[in-house]
Amino acid sequence: MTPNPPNTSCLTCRLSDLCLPFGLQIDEVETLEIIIKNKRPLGLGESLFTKNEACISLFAVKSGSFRRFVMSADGTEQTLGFYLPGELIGLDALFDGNFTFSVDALETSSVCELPLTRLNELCAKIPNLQYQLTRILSKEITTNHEQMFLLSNNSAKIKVATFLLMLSKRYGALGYSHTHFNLSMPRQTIASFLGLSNETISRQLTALCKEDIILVNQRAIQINDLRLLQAIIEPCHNN
Amino acid sequence: MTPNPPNTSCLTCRLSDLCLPFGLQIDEVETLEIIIKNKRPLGLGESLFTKNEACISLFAVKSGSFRRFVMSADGTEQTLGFYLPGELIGLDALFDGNFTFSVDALETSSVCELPLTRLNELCAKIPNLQYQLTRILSKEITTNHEQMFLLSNNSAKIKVATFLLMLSKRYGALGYSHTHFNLSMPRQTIASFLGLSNETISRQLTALCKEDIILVNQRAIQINDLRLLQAIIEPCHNN
DNA sequence: CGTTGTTTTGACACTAGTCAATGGGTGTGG
DNA sequence: CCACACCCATTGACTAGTGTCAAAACAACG
Repeated sequence: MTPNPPNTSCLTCRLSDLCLPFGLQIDEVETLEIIIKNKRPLGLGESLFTKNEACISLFAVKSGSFRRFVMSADGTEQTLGFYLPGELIGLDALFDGNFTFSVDALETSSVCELPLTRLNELCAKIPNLQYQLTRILSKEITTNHEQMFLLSNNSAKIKVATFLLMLSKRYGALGYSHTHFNLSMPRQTIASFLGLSNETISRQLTALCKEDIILVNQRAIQINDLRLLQAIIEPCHNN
Repeated sequence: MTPNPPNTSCLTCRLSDLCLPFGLQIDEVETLEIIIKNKRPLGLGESLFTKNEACISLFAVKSGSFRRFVMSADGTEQTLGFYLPGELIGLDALFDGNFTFSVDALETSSVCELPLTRLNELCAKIPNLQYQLTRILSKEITTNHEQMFLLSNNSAKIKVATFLLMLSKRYGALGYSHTHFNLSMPRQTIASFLGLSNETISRQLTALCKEDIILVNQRAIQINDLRLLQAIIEPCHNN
């Protein structure tokens, strides 16, 4: 039941409403398309770029998924976020031209490459494009705040429930099922993202299974009762 | 030993290098200045705006300090960040025109008000201004990532030490002492920001005092040994 | 000088981390 | 096709670090 795969042309790409072309006129999209370079697909664990590297291009996820992370002093990797199709990677580098974290592929994945100098030229010419880029930057700030809110104050149960609901929502927005999906990352990566240990992730998932709220089989997640899952994170809602 | 107070004119304001005018020509700054409205100063606890309110203007902190927060379902306030002079408030609202959190003053404070429609007009005319706005947005994303990194994985001791060093650095950049400063917020607010209880903040501060690394007297902080403080957060450094 | 709010300190409970062992899948080579 | 190894996930036992609750000390203010 997957939607049509994304296309190499923005005009027919099913992700275009989530991505940079949103709000642009057809001729403007055509101009944007000219600067997009197609990279070969990346395999599991393959690096898109590493921290402190100079940013030549931004990337838009076309298919698959990516992980944003930094290395801690002790050599462990700290996951800071995930990128799903339609999302822009590398916005943090607009500040001084260097990436502030590393990104690698969680599965076989592909990206559209947007060379920065040409993107900047285009933004100067197409106000709608500049406007959309600003909107996407602003949205990322909001997403970050939500993540900070989650990390600050909540129990393992709420964190895990929120994580599942976040994926459900994002997959749903992409046209996939929001009750059946596969995690593209191991428990360890989820744990690192939520500030928990992988054992705790495991225990929380089995607890949710025993309550019949979800069904877990390895990486496969099935949400049986979306309402109950949302009820768990209720005390965490903010106004 | 405070520097000259910020001025109502950007051209003479000592914060202009941190703020929106950075990188602009003198005549461009003069054009920017025309749209800036001065608001009356806000007192302790006074609200600048609240979550979900429509964003009419962005704000630049001129003096004092502000707190970004949301209300949890149980009525407690969750602090998500602080704004010091020279920093821009409200960037999250560029996405859909509504603020995604509330901001109030931690002490008597003043802001420059930047009406959004006029700022957008100006950005279209002055590429350097648009560029600087993008840079500031991007920098905020990086700051958020650092905060997420801190919240995810670290002990109370590392969190508190990082918090003190963050303030030290930010005050230093403003031309104030980076070893002697006053906290403008109560323990409870620091606790909420770091995802800890106020008792834990208290205990960590007294522990640092007993090690002679800092000296605390209510809100007054004195850093005796910056090196030792940095050594505490060493394992938390990332590459 | 009393009232109020903030900070500190202590005692205790509990969540989640750590360490260790077990189980299950997947892939490779014989 | 099976045996083995490897990785990942699960489960259990124990522990450490924080949260919670309560009381006392302290500062600020009227």
